[in-house]
Amino acid sequence: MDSTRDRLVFTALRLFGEKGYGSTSVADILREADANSGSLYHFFPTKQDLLIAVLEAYRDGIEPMLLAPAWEGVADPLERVFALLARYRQALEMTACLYGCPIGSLALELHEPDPPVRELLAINFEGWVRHVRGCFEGARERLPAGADPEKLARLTLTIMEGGVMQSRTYRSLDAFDTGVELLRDYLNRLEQAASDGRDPKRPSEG
Amino acid sequence: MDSTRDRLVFTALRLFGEKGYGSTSVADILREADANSGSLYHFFPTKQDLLIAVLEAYRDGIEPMLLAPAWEGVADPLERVFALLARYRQALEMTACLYGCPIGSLALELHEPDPPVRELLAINFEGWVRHVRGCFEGARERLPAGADPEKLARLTLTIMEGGVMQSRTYRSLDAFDTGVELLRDYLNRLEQAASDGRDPKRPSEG
DNA sequence: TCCCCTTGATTGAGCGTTCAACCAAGCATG
DNA sequence: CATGCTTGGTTGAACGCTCAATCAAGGGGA
Repeated sequence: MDSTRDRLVFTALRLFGEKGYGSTSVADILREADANSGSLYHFFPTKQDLLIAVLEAYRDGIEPMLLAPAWEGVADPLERVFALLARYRQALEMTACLYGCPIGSLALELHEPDPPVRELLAINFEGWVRHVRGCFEGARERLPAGADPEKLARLTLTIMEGGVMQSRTYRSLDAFDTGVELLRDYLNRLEQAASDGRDPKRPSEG
Repeated sequence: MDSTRDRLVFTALRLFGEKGYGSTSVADILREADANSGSLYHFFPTKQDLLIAVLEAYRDGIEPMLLAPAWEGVADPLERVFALLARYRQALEMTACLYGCPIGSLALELHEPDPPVRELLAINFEGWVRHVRGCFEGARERLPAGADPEKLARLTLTIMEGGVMQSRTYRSLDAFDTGVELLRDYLNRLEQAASDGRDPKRPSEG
């Protein structure tokens, strides 16, 4: 069914997420993927090239594997932001706060990653932000004119990653929940300001 | 002057921050601390026990090494929050976005740390939040009654950690700066709401 | 003498990686 | 049909090396 190559990539994807890159040995991957070292090194010159393939899989999976299920049946663009955050909360919850965002974990584990790896980590963040920015752009008329969708999306990622980090450390969802709660409060205040006319919705109006 | 033990701890502290725990070998530490393996294992049963000593050093250093210099000459409690964030920005800037918060890095590198390690990571976060909470408590009368100093401090840490993570990945301060900028906007709006009386300052007033 | 500390060679496990051999399917030639 | 070559993939033992950790021996102040 699955090709050996695919088995290796998705086993590595899972293990890198569970234990990190450094703590996952090639032998671990081979055992769980039921493959031999020769096969791995037939497809990937080094372990790092396997990591690159994993990061490419994440990049290509953002939309179909993460966003599509999270946003199914959620039309309101701002609610989509929180539906996505709820996905991460769910991941934490289901794993007793062990697994959070694998990209974030790799980003901090690999202190000085080789350029192609660092670039793919950045591309993954970038893709995430681009999609979430779309949500804020879809809610533009409800937000003050000065509110930058790009920056709001960036803040959302920042809060998600920071929250996951702490929740994993505390083994408690509190830190994550607090981040989401205050992000919601902030967005509510932005909406309120826009609708009150306190903060003009359009530059031309100010 | 410095005892061998201290040299080992502070060398390890530096190297763990620069390269991470897993990527720092005992041999690295011994070389840079100018010590021998026997000495290290005389004081610390395992490498992990050395990590614990490092985390204890961080814990004890938060106030004198981090906060005191950051807050010197800054009286306004809310400005202290941003003075602290500016410290982290400086660290990123001076290292070309390589080193951020060592606690955060360790927290994500060590996926399933042994209980004493995890606990010390949490204690370090906790100490940081406790001190920053003091800032928000000091500005209580300028904030709405519903604003929880603990949660605001938690959000500050969340944004700092998430921002550092991204800035390190992008090798650019943009993500960090955006987080700080929007936190400032949020706090401004809270202050505005409190002074407008839109959001009562005290529960008894509502 | 005793005890704390240091020395540094040594150990053995585990790591990423290599390699020669093997296999099955496809294809061309006779 | 048969034969032999090619291609793409698999096998798993073995390699060289680094790692954390050990230990017997020695040093020096009290």
